[in-house]
Amino acid sequence: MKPAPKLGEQEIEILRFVSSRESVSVREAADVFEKSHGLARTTVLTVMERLRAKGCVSRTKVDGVYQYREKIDTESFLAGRVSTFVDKTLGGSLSPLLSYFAGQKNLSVDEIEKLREIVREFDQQKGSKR
Amino acid sequence: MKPAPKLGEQEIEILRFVSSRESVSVREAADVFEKSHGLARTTVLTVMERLRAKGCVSRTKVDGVYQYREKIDTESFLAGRVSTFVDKTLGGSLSPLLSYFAGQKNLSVDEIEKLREIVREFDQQKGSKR
DNA sequence: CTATATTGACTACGGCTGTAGTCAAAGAAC
DNA sequence: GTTCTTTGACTACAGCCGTAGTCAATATAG
Repeated sequence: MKPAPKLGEQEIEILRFVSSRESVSVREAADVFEKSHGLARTTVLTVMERLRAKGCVSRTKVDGVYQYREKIDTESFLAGRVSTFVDKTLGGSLSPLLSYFAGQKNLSVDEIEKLREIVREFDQQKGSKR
Repeated sequence: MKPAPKLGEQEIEILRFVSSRESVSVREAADVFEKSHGLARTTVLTVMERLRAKGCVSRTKVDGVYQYREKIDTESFLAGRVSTFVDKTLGGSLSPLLSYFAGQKNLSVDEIEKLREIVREFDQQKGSKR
C-alpha cells in the first residue's frame, strides 16, 4: 500500500467531488466550484492535476476532453484520514469525538443503529471474557 | 469569539503538551520533543512563539525563564477541530467516524458508556415525539 | 569578575497548498 | 479556411508550516 498521499482541504473537497460521480471533466468540476467557492477554472484544473500527480485520480480523453475519475479508494482514504486526525490532532483521545456525537442533534436512525451495533459488539466481547 | 486559529499538526501537538500541564518552559518542552520527535530546541521555541502569536498560549517570566501556559480553551479548540474536520474533510458525512469507532478494538468502558448515553438520548427524543 | 552555559529574538529556507494568469493547441463555428 | 472558444500545460506567487541556525543577552559557575 502506498502511504496515503497527503492532501489539503481543498484537494480533498475536489477529490470527493470526483469520487461522487462516475467521471468528471474539469469543466464540470469548475462550474460547480466556481459557483460554490468562487474558484477559477484554472484553479480547479490545477488541483485536479495535483490529485492526479498524487495518484488519487486518473483521466482518460473522451471526445477530446479529459474525464477524471477516482483512482484510490476514497472510502478507505477517508478512513485513514480519521485515524490520522485522531492521532495527530486529538493525540489519540476519543473524547472530543464522543462529545461531537453527543452534540449532534440530527443523528439519523442508521447512524444510531451503527452506534448500537458498536455497543452490542463491545458487550459481547466483554461477556465472553468472563 | 475569535475564529479559532488555524494550526498545523506540529503546533497542535505542542499546544496539547502545554495544555497538559500548568506551565511549561521551552526547555521542558524541548527536552520532551527532542527525544520523541528529534526536534531541535529552537524549533520548539519557534513553534511556541507562533502559538503565542496566534493567541493560543501566553507566557510569563518566572525566575528569568518564560513559562508558557495555555490561553485558549484547548478543550473547545479541539471540539472545533472535530467539527471542521467533519465538514471539510468528510464533507459532513459521519459514517467514516462510525466506521472508525467500529474498528476500534479497545474502547474503554467509559467511552462505551458515553455511546450508550448518546443512544439513550436519541431514543428519548424519538419517544417523546409520538 | 571572568568564562561558560542557557535563553530567546531574529533570520532563513524549502516544500506544500491555494489561487490564478498566460499562452499555445485543439476544437467549433461560419 | 479563418476566427472564436475551450481545453490544458506551464508558470507564478504568496502564505503557512516545519525545521533550524546565528548571535546577542542573560544567567550561572568558578
